[in-house]
Order: sequence, then C-alpha cells, then structure tokens
Amino acid sequence: MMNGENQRLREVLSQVTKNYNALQMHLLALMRQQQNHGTEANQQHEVFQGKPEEKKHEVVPRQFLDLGSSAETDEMSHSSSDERTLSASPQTDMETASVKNNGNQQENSIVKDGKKIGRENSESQGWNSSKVQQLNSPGNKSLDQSTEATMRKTRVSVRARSEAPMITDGCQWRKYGQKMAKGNPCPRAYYRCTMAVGCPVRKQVQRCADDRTILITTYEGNHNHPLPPAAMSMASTTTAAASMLLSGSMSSGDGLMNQNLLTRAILPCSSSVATISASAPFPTVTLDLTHNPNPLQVQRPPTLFQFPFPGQSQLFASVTAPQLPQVFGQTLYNQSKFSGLQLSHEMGSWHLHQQLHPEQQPALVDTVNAATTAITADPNFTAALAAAISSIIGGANGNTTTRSGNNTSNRN
DNA sequence: CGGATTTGACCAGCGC
DNA sequence: GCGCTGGTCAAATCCG
Ligand SMILES: [Zn+2]
Repeated sequence: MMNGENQRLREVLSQVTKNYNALQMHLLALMRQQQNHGTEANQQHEVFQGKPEEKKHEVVPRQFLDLGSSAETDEMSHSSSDERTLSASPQTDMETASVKNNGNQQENSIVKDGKKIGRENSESQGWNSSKVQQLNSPGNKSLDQSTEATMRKTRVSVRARSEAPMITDGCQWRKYGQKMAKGNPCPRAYYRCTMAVGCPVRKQVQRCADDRTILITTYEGNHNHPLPPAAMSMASTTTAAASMLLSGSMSSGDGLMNQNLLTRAILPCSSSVATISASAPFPTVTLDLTHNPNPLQVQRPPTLFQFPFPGQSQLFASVTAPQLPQVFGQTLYNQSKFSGLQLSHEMGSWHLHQQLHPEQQPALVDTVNAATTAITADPNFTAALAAAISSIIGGANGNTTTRSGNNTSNRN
C-alpha cells in the first residue's frame, strides 16, 4: 500500500537531498577557497573555553544545545542584564523577550531538597527557547511551546500542556519523564522517539544553568526508521554549511582540519564534524566531533576524522586524538568520541546540538556539556560564533545574512 | 475515546 | 548500609 509509494518518495527525496548536498558542498568548497586566504577563527578559541561544570555522565549519544533567547519564568527572570538581551526577536513570538538568563540559583535552594521539585520547577521554568522549527517546518512545538506555554500560563493561562509530539529534528517525541538536575534550577525532560514503534532513540533536554537561554538536548541511540525529509534536508544542509564554516572560521590554522571536516561533513547526518548551514532561514552551525570507532552506526568512514594535531580544537574536538588538549577549552580530555555538536540560530535563538554515540564515554560527554555550557554561557562566544557564522553564511549564501546584527539574533 | 503530558513513585548506580 | 542522583514507569490528567 502506501508503503511502496512512501518508499519511492523517500528515495526520490533522498536523491534530491543528495544532489542538493553535492551542490552545496561544491559551493562551500568554492567559498572556502575564497575564505581560506584569510580569516581566522580565533574567536572560537576563546569561546570555547569554559569551564566544566556539570554533569557527570550522561549517556547520551547526541546532544543538542539550544541557546534561545527566551527567557523564562516569571520569577526567575530576574536575571540580570546582560548584554545579550535578547530580545528581539522576531518571530518567536512567544519567547518574547523575556529576557535573559541568569539568575538561576535561587531555584536551587528550592530544589535543594531533592526530588520533588519537579513540579514547581516545571511550572516555573519552562523551557523556552525556540527551537529548530524552521528546519522542520511546522510542527514542532512542544518543548518550547510547553515552556512557553508554561511560562505564560502563569500569567495567561494558555495551555500548559504541550501537545503533540514535537518534531524538533524531524522526529516525533513523547515525553516520558522530567527530573531536576542537581545543579540547575531547570528540570531535564526525557523524550522518546515515537516515529517508529521500536525506535530506541531517546532524548533529553535541559537548560543550562548558567544561561537559561541555552537548551541542551541530548540524543541517545539511533533511529531505526527513516527520518523525515525535513530532518534529512536539514541535516544535510547543515552539514554542508558547516563545512563552509569550518573552512572559514575554523581555521585554526591548519587547513587540514578543514579538509577533514569537509569530508566529514559530507557524510550524512551521522557524523560530521562541524557544519554550518546557511540554507535554512537561519544560520546553523554544526560542530561535530566525531568519534571514533563506533560501529553502531554504520557507515561512517572511520578514517576521516582523525586529527593528528593536538591543538586543534576549536570546535571540534577531535576525535581521535589522544591528546587533545583542549577542545573546547579544556575540557575534552579524553578522546572523545563525541560525535557532533551543532549550533544553529534561528530567528532569535541559538541552538547547539551535540551528538554522541552510545559508546561514548561519559566523561566526554561531560566535557562536551561543559564546553557547551561554557560556550553558550559566554556571550562572547556566542557573539563570536554568530558573527563567524553569519559572515560565512552571508558570504556563502547571501541570503540569510545573518550577521550579528541582522537577524537580531543574538545580538549584541 | 485515544493519545500525549504531567508528575510522583520506583529503581539502579555511585560515593562515602 | 545510607543517602544522593539520574533515569524510567505509570497512574492521573488533559486535550482534541
Ligand atoms: Zn526514531
């Protein structure tokens, strides 16, 4: 029945995607050449430095971090001011500008006891932030929405529940739990993929304690079903874009990396190192640190990645490198198996995604998290990154143009 | 009425 | 063994 048709469509889509990617890569390559000459990406260095804080092990195979501009809860909101005030943004209506981040600690107190906090927090903190919707298109809402909703609910009482499954990354997710994380005021939500029956993929979303604007999403497992086109396209785009990015900004000085990255970028969503995508309405940057050896997945060329140099760091941790001194600053000490990190910015918010493979070591993850956290927390980073991205993107596509100022985004 | 979310309970791993 | 954390379950609830 429909299956056949479906299959067919899928194939077609796949093909299209492929073509698209190829073109994009090509474009990127060209761009890269241009950019190569100069450009530096130092910003990134700094940016990455952060300090690790949190968590110890998570299991997660992949993570997403979202930096949103939104803010939060009423009470919590006090935050301070920062430069980044969010604002503005355009479309995310809901987010509103609430603003800011920070100020979380108090909640801790509340929470300190342990479990129970759940509800309070939950209500108060919702997750806001925007998400990736654009990519996927309509449909995602839940997390954010809920958040928003929640937030609002206090005031307005809009619907508190989120409804349907969200499609953040093109998949549908059902929430099966929420818990408070020790150090942050914000609860962590657990979702399971519902696109396919047996899909083992789970994801957890959490807001960064330092910056509530940041959302970290961790994915665990691989989907056992085909991803929706939207997701695919996004992924590919992202990947492609990323490559550009890498080349341009990342440059840490070595071209090697870039190349590696590129290569990697090409790979389908699974593992790429860093990618930026310009195609979407908003710029997206993806960083992938891929890992090494992991069979789980399948096709990924193992060799691609290895960065021999210790110093590279920047966005990608290099995966295999035994001694990566610092990948994001300091943190990645282990060889990470980090699979990916992605940062995207949509109209007003930033998202950072990370992917890890199941086998990854927790420490790594940790690192990653820390790094992300740090990154996200650090305004400079954001700004820098954004800028870099934008420039790249702008150059590349031209369409989005997102420079720091343009989109509003982050702002500065 | 079916499906999704909420949320407290339950359980497993870890450190002391 | 105890307490703490993190993750999952499942009953209750909500919503379309
Ligand atoms: Zn799935």
